[in-house]
Amino acid sequence: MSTILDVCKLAGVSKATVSRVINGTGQVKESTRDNVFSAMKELGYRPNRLAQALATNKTHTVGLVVSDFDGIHFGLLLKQAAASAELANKQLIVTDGHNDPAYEYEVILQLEAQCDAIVLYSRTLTDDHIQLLHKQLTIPIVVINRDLPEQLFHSVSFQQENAVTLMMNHLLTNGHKDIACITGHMNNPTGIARLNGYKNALKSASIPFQKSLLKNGHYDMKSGYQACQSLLKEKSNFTAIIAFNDCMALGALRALTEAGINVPEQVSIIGIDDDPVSEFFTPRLTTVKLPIVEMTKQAVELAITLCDESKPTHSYQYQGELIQRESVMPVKLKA
Amino acid sequence: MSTILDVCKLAGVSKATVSRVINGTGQVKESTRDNVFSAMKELGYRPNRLAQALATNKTHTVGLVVSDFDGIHFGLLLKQAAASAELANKQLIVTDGHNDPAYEYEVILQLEAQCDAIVLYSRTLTDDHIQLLHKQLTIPIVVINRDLPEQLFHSVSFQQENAVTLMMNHLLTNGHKDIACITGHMNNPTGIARLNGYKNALKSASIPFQKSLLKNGHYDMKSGYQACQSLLKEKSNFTAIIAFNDCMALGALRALTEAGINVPEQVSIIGIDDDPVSEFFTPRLTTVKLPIVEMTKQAVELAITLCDESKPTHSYQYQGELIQRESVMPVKLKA
DNA sequence: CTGTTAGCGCCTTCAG
DNA sequence: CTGAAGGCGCTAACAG
Repeated sequence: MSTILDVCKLAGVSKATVSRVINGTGQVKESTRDNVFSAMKELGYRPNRLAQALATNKTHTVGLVVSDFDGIHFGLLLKQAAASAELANKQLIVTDGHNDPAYEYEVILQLEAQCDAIVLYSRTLTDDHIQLLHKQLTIPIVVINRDLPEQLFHSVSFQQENAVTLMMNHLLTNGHKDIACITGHMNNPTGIARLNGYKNALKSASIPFQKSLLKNGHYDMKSGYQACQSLLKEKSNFTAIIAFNDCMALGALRALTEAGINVPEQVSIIGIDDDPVSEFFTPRLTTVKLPIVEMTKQAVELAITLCDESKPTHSYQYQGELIQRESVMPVKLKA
Repeated sequence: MSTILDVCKLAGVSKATVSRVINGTGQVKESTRDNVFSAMKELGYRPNRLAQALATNKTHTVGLVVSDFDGIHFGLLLKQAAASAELANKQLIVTDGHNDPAYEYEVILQLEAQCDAIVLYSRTLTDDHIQLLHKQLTIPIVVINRDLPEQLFHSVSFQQENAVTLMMNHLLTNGHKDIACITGHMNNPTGIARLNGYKNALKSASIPFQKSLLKNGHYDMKSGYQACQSLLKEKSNFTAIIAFNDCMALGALRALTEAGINVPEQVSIIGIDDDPVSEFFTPRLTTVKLPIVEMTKQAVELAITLCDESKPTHSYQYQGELIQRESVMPVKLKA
């Protein structure tokens, strides 16, 4: 790997001049610029970004931290983040926190010297942790999926409870009253908000909440499958299932299918996310779209803006949207 | 962000001493070490990794480059890579090449100063490009999924053709002769090797290759769906479909289901990957497992080893394994 | 227009 | 056991 000095020698100029042509700063005579360029090309020279960063205190990279590399919206999120970053000519450095809050916290602090801004999509850190981070960090941080009443940091959030309300209303409108619910982890704001959505919708419809219809899942297909099986084993009475994401809804669908129960004729199912796979199952899954791509775009673009200029903290809010497909139908009246 | 100088002042020692306690090198009196530590803690000091890297020419990070963030095995690969890296106390920096060979090439070169080793999972770069890279790079590179006859670089590969042979034999054993094939991109070694597997299996069974039974896909569900629809529209005669990955197989399954064709009673389907979603479809998809997790582990661990010591290039080979589920059954004789 | 001179934050001989 | 000094590769005033 050749350095700037090699270029200097070959082109017969000083470091300053080479630096000028690298960065397009200052005035350089065209002939010497050409000289420098050809020297660079001949050597296959590439400026060392670490050295550049150290000298300028600018890394031109944004850090993306997720709690886990198999999180729910992981793929779409990364893809969009990469696209947005490249568009702005920024490097993207991606890290996961192994689902461990302490580790994740440390990772973010470590990143401080390596990025100009951070985008965080955490499901392990508490709101308090995030606030602490925000104060401690000298670089801006944009938080996805956290929605604090006071706007203490930049955030891009999704109205979780409202999304569940949408789902419930769709079911209620179709005459369902016995609605089972497969939740996600209940140790973070997302799970809690969604559960509130479920309970409040029930309350609004004057339907008593039944603990036996509530099952815990972990956002993956298998846990949706298992949750549904336990619902079945307990012979609970339900005409519909709402799951806190599409994967679990799909897992439940599988369990129902195995048990010889028809969806949606006998039981309706609705999920949330609009996962790309959802429309390839039979029946095609009805769901509420979570605009993760748009949210990611917003977050990364905001982070990139914040690399160069500061802005007052603001919360960008997104909402769900019902996508009607084939897994929900009006409840059949019992004979 | 405090620097080493701040610690020096607070602890009343020189940079050298602080550096020693940071790195645990050299001898430091216990009392002064404690002093330094408490100064660091008080300041919330964290060594600047960029500066460390510049000074030592060691980054303690390995770079992972994939062609695209929605590549096939993307999630599992990242998750395992992150786990392996953390285990070895290395940072992982992940980048994608936006499916553009030139961009990807450039990205890798750029990474040279930022990592101690690179793991590459490319589907856009040619073997020649990779060789060129290997020669140009001063850091080691481990290539996943390329298998050159001569071992010109470190690689972890999968016997693509053999995997397809497994799939075909399973179908042939079940009496299928009219076997449609949904391929992936044909501009890279993987696609070519797999197609060879298909054609050679046909030849071994003395079944003529029919161009009309061959459809191109792009490894996603939608393209599998479309390929199957076009097969159907052309009224091709087939009793089985082999797809070059599970996603496309699942897309084809959907197309068949929509057309009122029973799987596997009327048409058998087999995929490759053993994608986690495959066993949640109905029928559960028969497939050949591609051990991407094991391969990734091998590749990253190798890369980490190469950070500190050089080794002669070697190719680690992996094979597929048939996973029989429910989407294949013996062909029915025509009435 | 170009070169000289200091750093960026850290590590690492080499003396003491 | 500790400090002073130089350097990693690059940028950024400041002269000229």
